[in-house]
Amino acid sequence: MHNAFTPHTSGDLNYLKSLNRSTILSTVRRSPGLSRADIALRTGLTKATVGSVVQALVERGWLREGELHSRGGGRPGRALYLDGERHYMLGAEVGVKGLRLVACNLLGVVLASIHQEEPPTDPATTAKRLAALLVQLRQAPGIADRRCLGLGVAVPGPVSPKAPILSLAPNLGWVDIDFLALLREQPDLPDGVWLLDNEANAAAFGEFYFFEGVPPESIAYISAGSGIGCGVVSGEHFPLVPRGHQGLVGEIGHTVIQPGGALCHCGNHGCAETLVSGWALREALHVDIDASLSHAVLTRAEDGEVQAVMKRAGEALGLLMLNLHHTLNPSMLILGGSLMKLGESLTGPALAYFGTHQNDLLRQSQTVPVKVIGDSTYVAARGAAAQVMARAAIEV
Amino acid sequence: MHNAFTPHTSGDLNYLKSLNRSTILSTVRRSPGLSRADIALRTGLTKATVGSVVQALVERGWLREGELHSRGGGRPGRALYLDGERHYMLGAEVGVKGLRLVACNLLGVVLASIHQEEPPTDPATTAKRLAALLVQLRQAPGIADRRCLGLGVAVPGPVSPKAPILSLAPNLGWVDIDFLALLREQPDLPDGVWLLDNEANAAAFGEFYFFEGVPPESIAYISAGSGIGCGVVSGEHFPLVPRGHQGLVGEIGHTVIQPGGALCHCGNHGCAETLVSGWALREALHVDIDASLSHAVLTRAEDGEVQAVMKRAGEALGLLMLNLHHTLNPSMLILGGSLMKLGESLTGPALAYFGTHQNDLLRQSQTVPVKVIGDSTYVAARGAAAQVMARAAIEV
DNA sequence: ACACTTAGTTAATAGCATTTACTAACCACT
DNA sequence: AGTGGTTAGTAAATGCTATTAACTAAGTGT
Repeated sequence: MHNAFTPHTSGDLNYLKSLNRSTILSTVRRSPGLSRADIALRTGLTKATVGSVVQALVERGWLREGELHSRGGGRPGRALYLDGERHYMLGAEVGVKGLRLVACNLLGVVLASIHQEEPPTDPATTAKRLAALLVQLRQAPGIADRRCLGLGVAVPGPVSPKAPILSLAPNLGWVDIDFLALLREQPDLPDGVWLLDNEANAAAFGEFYFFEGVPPESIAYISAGSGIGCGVVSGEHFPLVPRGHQGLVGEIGHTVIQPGGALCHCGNHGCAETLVSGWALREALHVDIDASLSHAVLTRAEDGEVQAVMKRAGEALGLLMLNLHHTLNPSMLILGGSLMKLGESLTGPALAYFGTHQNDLLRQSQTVPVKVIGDSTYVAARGAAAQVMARAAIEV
Repeated sequence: MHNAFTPHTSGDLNYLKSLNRSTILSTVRRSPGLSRADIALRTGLTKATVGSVVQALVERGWLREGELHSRGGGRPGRALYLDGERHYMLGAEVGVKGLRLVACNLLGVVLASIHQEEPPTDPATTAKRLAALLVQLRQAPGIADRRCLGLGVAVPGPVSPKAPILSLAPNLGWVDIDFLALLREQPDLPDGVWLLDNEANAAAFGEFYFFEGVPPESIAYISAGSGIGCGVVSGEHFPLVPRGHQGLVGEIGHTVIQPGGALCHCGNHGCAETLVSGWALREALHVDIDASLSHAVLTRAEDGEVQAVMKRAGEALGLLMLNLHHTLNPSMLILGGSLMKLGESLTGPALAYFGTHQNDLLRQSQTVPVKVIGDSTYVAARGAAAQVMARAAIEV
């Protein structure tokens, strides 16, 4: 059971308890500072139930009591917050360009991180390398005395929905890798929940789970890097990431948006990745594989050819966003991935295209909010950690 | 609460009970003839729980006991089946071309149907017309003595996920219609569950819920008619239809697959509907709005121009199927809608394109099975009835 | 000082699934 | 025919859960 939320089908009393515990936790996560009475009101649970569950969660270090807030007459309620002091989750991303690791607390705050810019080689060696870094990370100040809830790993390719196995990582040349099994062979790693997920899914989950501000109803996170993928999340108390039959949900890089267009490495013509992706841009701009794409683009920003290429890529991204809106209809779009370092030159045309071509299917013409994450170095790693927390909250 | 399954967030003991009841019912639905012991084994519930729930379901007319089946030594189990004799659900489709109504039993068998080929006018008049037909349908032989579980209505446009309201039906000129409220004003309609859903969603749900044969893990139902839409369903015991923020999930007709292509009525260029839809084909083939499109196509099948148009449309459909596969990744695709009456001339190129362009993203190159429904007259109406059953099963 | 209001806890209660022990029904072998 | 073995299903008790109802706690306003 590798997903954060594989919905239970049948239930005993234990299940009911964990359901309510998770609900209460997520209510506090989404609205910090609520009192027990507020929670009871919002969830429909009784004061007694909320009281006993909260008590257990405070004792176990998931929740902490805060200040009193009096609202008019009556006894003031005691504010409740997620306790950021007693637990942490490990999250790691095995990226095409290197390894990223974070340890973060229940609030999503990154307590420590490691970023090692060196491409993975084979799976076993990479597992060994990652394990060593994890051990190092766990020794960071202020972490050692906390309890570890588990480890989430994000990988650059589809993960089978049936088992935590990386089906394919085209940019690493890996096929059907049981990466967690390789990790388990390494010494000194923590117990707890272990999860494996696709990079875009993990990132999407994290951005949804730890969203700052009014939580959106659902999001689609577009990860534009070497390739282009997308993760979708929705669900108030139990955020769900649809994965599909083979874990291909959101593989929008290979949706065809220009029939008869350029040849993609997948064999088809006119895939989105032929227009907007790291390798497509490198090719179009004659940037070497080792050179920095963003450096090249930003220094040659005035160059007419560069502008044309970026406009074309940006508009392709905008078109992808539109198609996504009409297929998955999230309430918010988030743009991330290494390509976002290219800044306005890419996001400008994308947002312009998306804004001007949003059709008036529904009169209300609500524009879909778009959030751009400029530096998404640790987004996927933190998202993997978020999935660990969500899963651990069910078990406690 | 208009969806068949709005997931509960917090639970009392009642919820637990209905969860298990639904699980047991869906186990029998998907595998008719199981014994109590089989169900206990599959669901993880204990024999005692299954026994008591089954007893209640038999008493209420949801399940019936069948033959004994002995497997080797030991007392033989008693086969269980959904009881097709004691209940029925009403399903109706308000289509662009007319009204379709069905009454079907718990097995999905259509007990009676009415098809009135006359386009709807305004919402109130249509509600009145539909209500009269519903009254008529309920008087059909073999129906009057059953209990009605409720009524589901399918409409040709997106339904708000927040409330059972038809947001927009472009082909009817209806905007923000509370159709169920209009229906409720009519006399002699049954109590029970009342639901409203988009036509493609309802059809998808029905095809999934009452699937004949080994049930697929998830399906996408592409509805190609005047416009082109799509419904998605997945979930073993609790089939879920994602609707998205505004109920636009699956509005693939307005995904752009030919940038700079023909102008769509939505204002954009190159939408899928400009290539494959009833009105696009009529335009391309100069078929009058009142004339039969399928008649024109089938009689002029040898015509080179017709073949070219159909090939282009079919390939666009195939491309849509591919993009859907990479975005939603269902384990099965179902093609339906009035356009399927055009037969091979459309599905031929579509299936050929889909088959030859399926890329080898995952080595296993499992081809996605495609099922074509030639006559989908009552598919949406029956699907709406299926949603009623699913909802009623939770409450019983 | 008092009534009033809201927050939160406690003890009793009802409902659920489970456990354990039982009965029911069939097979195979003697 | 009889007996032991095996599986299906039921019944009574047990333990856990959330709810109800009654309570205490802690503030405000008059």
